[in-house]
Amino acid sequence: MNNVFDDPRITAVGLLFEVHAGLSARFTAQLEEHGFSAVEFEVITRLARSPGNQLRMTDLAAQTSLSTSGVTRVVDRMERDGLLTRRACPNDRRSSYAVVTPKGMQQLDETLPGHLQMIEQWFTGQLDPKALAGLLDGLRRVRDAVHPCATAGSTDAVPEHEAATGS
Amino acid sequence: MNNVFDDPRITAVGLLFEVHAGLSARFTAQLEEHGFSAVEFEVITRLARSPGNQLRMTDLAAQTSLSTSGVTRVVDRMERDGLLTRRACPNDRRSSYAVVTPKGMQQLDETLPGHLQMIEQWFTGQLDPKALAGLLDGLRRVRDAVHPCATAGSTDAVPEHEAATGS
DNA sequence: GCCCAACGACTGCCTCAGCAACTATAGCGG
DNA sequence: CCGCTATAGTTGCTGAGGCAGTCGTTGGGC
Repeated sequence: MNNVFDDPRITAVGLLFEVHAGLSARFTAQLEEHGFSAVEFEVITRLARSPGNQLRMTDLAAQTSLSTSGVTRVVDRMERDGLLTRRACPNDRRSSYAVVTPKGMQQLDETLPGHLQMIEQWFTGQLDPKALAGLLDGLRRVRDAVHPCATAGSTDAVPEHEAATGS
Repeated sequence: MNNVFDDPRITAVGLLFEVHAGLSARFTAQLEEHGFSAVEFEVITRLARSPGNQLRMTDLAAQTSLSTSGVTRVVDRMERDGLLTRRACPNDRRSSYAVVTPKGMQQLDETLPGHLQMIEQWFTGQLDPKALAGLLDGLRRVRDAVHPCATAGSTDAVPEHEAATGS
């Protein structure tokens, strides 16, 4: 196997992708204990951190990994489950808001502490503060380079510039 | 927004996931120029680095992000496209090997240089060697913790213990 | 005020992938 | 040798999500 597949660049991406996959799996398991899929958690997180716990469908799509049609369907499901509601936009009748319901907020509140604990247990807690800071700094630099137009704006959201993918 | 969503743990995962998403998007774009989907590239890479350019279906599933039925269908498609062939296992008639065809090897060879270049451009090349080493070291420690039973074995594959996810 | 291009949301159709059920084979116990 | 269980691979069914097309709405040009 003394070939191209041992290239350090390959192992580097391999490492990054393995970490992502591993963390995703852990998080997904914990989220589903609380009735969320990964996408649903990302959606409700994005909404909950926005002013009024709401976002227009398009802005929600821009902030998540979904297309607008994907957002339509996720919101469909979550509305059916009572976690979200659609609300007409008063000054643009084309738009509609997705709003987190009290039930949605409650379910999110029940989920978050455990989620933070999972992050601590499997990710941030694995490294001493100095190493973690270095890791995050490296990631930040790669992120800035690869930036897929992150933190896409909404009407007036994105109060801070450090975007954080919920799940 | 002075709430839980500014927790440094949240921003840490957010960063990691954003980097993954960004790199995935770049890689996918380049791979599709050469006729590969991300999964197909992962599959053919895993095969090409294995002895005889082949693996049993089950072992292939273990090394990728796919279930066995998923592997069946990807191999179906790639066989239809002439990149892979199925070969019966001589000493176990339940098993079959997926083997890379010459056409598959050629297409892979045409793809790899550009792929390595993409990695360099968007990931490893963004950091000076010292910072990169630190980043990889941190990732490695998290990987070891979260280890989703990585580097699952095949008949006699996995000659080195540093697993590298292809795409 | 009218027209038309742009935009927001939704729907039809498609592909992909997982789960569970099924078939064929292997290997073990008696 | 017979049967029983485990394993390898495939297939039916399902849900998720993207693309492209549609419909209603908006806003700018005139």
